[in-house]
Amino acid sequence: MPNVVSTPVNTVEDIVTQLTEAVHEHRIQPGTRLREDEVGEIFGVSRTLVRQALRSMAHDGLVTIERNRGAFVARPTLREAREVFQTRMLLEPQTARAAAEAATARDMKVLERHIALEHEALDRGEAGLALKLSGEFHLEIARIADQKIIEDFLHQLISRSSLVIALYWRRRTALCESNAHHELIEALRAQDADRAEDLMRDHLLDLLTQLDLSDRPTAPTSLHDVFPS
Amino acid sequence: MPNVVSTPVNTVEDIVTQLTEAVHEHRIQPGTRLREDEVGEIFGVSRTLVRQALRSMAHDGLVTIERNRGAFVARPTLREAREVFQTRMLLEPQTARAAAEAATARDMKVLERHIALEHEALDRGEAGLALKLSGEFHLEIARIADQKIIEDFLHQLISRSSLVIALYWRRRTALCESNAHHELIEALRAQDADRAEDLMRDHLLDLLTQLDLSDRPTAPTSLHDVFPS
DNA sequence: TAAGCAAAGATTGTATACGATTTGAAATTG
DNA sequence: CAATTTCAAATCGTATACAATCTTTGCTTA
Repeated sequence: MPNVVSTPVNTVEDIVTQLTEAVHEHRIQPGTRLREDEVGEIFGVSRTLVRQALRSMAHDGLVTIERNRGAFVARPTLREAREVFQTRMLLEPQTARAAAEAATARDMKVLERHIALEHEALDRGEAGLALKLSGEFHLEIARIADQKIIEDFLHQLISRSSLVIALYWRRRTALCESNAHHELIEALRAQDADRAEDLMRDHLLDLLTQLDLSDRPTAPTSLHDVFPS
Repeated sequence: MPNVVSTPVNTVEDIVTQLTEAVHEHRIQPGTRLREDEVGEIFGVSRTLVRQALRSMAHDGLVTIERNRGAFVARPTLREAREVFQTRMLLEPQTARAAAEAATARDMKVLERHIALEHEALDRGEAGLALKLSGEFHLEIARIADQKIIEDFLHQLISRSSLVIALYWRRRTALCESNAHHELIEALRAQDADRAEDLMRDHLLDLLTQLDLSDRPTAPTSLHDVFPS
């Protein structure tokens, strides 16, 4: 649970992973500025690596870079929010179908473990962690389907989804979508491709309808609160 | 027609654009090594910017970076080749539909101009240029549909398609797919969404079936041949 | 007092320097 | 003579230094 950076990380990937996790768990709000010096100090590396990491995240739509002004955690517009879920609805149902046809017993174990962790997190009140795990559940299905390119795209879409949920989610208290995930697991275990495809489509549609239309700016958080040194 | 870099480029984007164009036009073969010093010398910038550009292209799947070994123009496997077109078939038909519903007279002009340029290039025997324009035709449809995220994904997929075609295209002489594009334009002009969707699906399927299954390694070209200083 | 302006400080953009790793060829050895 | 080792050259990885740009603050002026 790397809330604090104990050992100074080395690679660009480490920085990307940790920052991305923090965004996925809503420990960093959309709009938060990411100063290169600050990030570099936190992770114990020079600006060179930080810049690479930030550019990488920008490519995934997680960060916005303004020339000579710096990097900020992205704030998707409502329009982008809809596009994210529309695109997911184009990709994920077919992926769920392929996963149903390919899933092994080992795969099912991994998925069930994911759900268990998600429940635990919810019980402990760690909504951010639960959200991150929920995203990883979807990603795991793409991995089971063994579709690398779609998996890569989905990674980007789920990242953006986290931002969208941070900005436009209606009721923060109950994100009790785990039931949909349970049903999906059942369909996958039964190798019922049709049902898996339908369930995934319904699930995404359900998520989409739970987004709020009204703009609601959120206050950026301080980086040092999230990564205390 | 920037075959030669006349004015030394400035931004990372310039480098990415020029290198990407060269790959799209098959002036650089898959597998070609991209040494940082060499690229930097060609574009008149330091390795700093070259590295950023190469990482950016790696994110699009156009370049493979091996740690401590350098960057190479990617060589998609047969499996990746199939995935590229399968994913395009998930995204582009719906995009063609949306484009048919949104296309204006101005949009049609742009598309027709694209086809005209493509024909010209073919007449002059510049198959590479024609291929690049063909890709841009597909991208333009996503732009007309006004779907930013899908446009971004499609950009990556079309880049990879260029590599796939360089590696696995069956008959190099005749890529006479312009007829499919003509039909598509007609459907878009008639705002016939159903037909546009079907035509796009058929078109992609047709492309997919024209790929060769047998591996055929190609000889990497020298960078200096492509960008003579 | 409010608006405009100027200079200092903060931050990003790019190049360069130096260390680490790989590569390839010459030298050595069995 | 083939296989191996060693060493130098080439190349990448990261940090640092300096330049360009933006931001903020304090001063001036109407």
